[in-house]
Amino acid sequence: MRRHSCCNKQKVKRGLWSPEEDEKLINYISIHGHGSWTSVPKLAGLQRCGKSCRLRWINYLRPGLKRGSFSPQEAALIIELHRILGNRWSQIAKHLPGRTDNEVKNFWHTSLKKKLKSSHALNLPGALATCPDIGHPISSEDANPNLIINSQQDQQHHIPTPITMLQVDLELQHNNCCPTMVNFPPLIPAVPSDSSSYVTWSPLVGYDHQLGPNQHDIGHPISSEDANPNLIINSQQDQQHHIPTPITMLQVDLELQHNNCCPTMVNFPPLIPA
DNA sequence: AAGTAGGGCAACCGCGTCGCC
DNA sequence: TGGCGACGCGGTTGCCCTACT
Repeated sequence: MRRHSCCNKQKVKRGLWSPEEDEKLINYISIHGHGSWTSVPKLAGLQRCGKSCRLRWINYLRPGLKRGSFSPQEAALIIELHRILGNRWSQIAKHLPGRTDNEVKNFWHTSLKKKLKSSHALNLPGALATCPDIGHPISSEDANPNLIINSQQDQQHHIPTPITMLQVDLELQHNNCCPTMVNFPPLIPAVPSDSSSYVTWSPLVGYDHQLGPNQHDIGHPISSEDANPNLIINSQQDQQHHIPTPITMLQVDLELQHNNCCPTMVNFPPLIPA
């Protein structure tokens, strides 16, 4: 098999990184920054190629990485973002502070995909089963005109536009006592006139997602730094269409278990009437 | 206790894109 | 404008651990 160009030039070590190598890389980057990755291994005294150093740093050594298993709200967010973005793991990972694209990708392939498939097989209402097109973004027929794609590349990839509002405030997770709000639309094709008959979509099986009729739109818009530039959400359209305020909502109250903190909300506004 | 299968995850590979010359 | 190198990304591989037989 052909070796990558940057690895041809010198005899490079491959495979798992030793603690000594990690330490060398950390020490070098913490002092000098990575600069050009191709020069990092030489300057840091490592028998690795630049790509390997970059990967190790980004996926494992970089400060601020969140280790450990994914929380239910993170899983819910990944599922929904995957519906929107498809296998664009780097884009998905940007909405998950402390997570890398590799981590998200592995989690999807090892855990979420499996759960989604099993739920789909069981045809569980209001559960993971309602996520169609596992492994693929939803089709353009399901597109929601409220979501504007401003990248030509995205248009070429037929990025679906299913949502009226995606509000993620994950920055608040860094504070000890603030809710994490994730507003997703219900993944149903039509909205009945009777708001009481809304189908609740929940990516997580077994959580209480029945909330009061006035609990809606309580999330916070994502910051410009964290926002996916490809997603422009037109939340005004809800008002223009006089969408009834009762919102299907998934309330995940797991933060309380961990730190006696505020509940985490995953909030699904209704679809825009066709 | 030994062998095997499966899952999880770190790391590698190849390709596309971008910037520089 | 074309070539080249660097970087970033997604797909894939392979190792290690654990559960099962």
